[in-house]
Amino acid sequence: MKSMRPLFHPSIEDVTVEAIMHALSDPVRVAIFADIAGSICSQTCSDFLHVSEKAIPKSTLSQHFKALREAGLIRGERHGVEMRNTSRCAEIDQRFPGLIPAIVNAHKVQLANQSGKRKSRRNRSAG
Amino acid sequence: MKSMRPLFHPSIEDVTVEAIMHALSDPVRVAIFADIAGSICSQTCSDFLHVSEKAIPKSTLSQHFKALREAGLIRGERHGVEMRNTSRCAEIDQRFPGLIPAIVNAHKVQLANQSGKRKSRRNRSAG
DNA sequence: TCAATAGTTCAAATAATATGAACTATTGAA
DNA sequence: TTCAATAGTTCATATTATTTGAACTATTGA
Repeated sequence: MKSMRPLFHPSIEDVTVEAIMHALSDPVRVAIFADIAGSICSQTCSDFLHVSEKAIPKSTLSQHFKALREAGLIRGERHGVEMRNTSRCAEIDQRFPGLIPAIVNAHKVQLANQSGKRKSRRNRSAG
Repeated sequence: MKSMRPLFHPSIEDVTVEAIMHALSDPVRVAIFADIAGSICSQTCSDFLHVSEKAIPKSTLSQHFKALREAGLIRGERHGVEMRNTSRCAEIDQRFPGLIPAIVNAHKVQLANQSGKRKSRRNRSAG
């Protein structure tokens, strides 16, 4: 019987801008991170099985969480059978001031614009 | 004889956060972009052949510039035999306020910390 | 016309990502 | 205890993206 490796979390001084950028260059991962970062309480991995249009396989979801963890963006703690994920925003903001808020905000702007575009397309085709 | 496609530049409303994140998740590309964004005059592609430790093949460099262009981060204009690259910071900042400055600043912080680490390592091993 | 220079494109090698299937680990109930 | 259920990980492989040398286009100046 082979045991499982413990979860890896980089210490804050090993966190790089490139790793953060890469982790947040995937639409599923930004969505997950924005949600975790914007929430007061922790979220489990499987809370996000349906964050995208189509259901995400849980092996894929596991890799996404690994990417976010190893980029230093979130912290994951096993509690019983589930994993509790929280953001490391405070730490990161100390090292890279303003970076995370700017990205999360840009993401919000984009979502708002997208829904705006959808609405006006609907209106044009209806008019 | 086959002619070359003209350069593609997305219009600003088609620029996405994900594409920006992805383009700036590569160390060579952030270095190039930070340089172009921080400079008053345009830069050619081959100005960056030695931006990394080892020389970058020009085909690779060409792909990096394509990635930056197609993410909407820079504008490239052919002038005679060379290409003049300028940043699209102003446009992007209007669409995603604060995003680019935060990333460029984080990059600077990281470079400063890295050289600090190198110095203290040198001091420790010398002491 | 031709060599030199700047950059692009193509094709093939290499690396990264996604995912089904099999696994570990924990819980709670019988 | 034993067992089924649940949450997540790992592995192997299929798919996709990136890198790069070689061949190309395009422009200039001699």
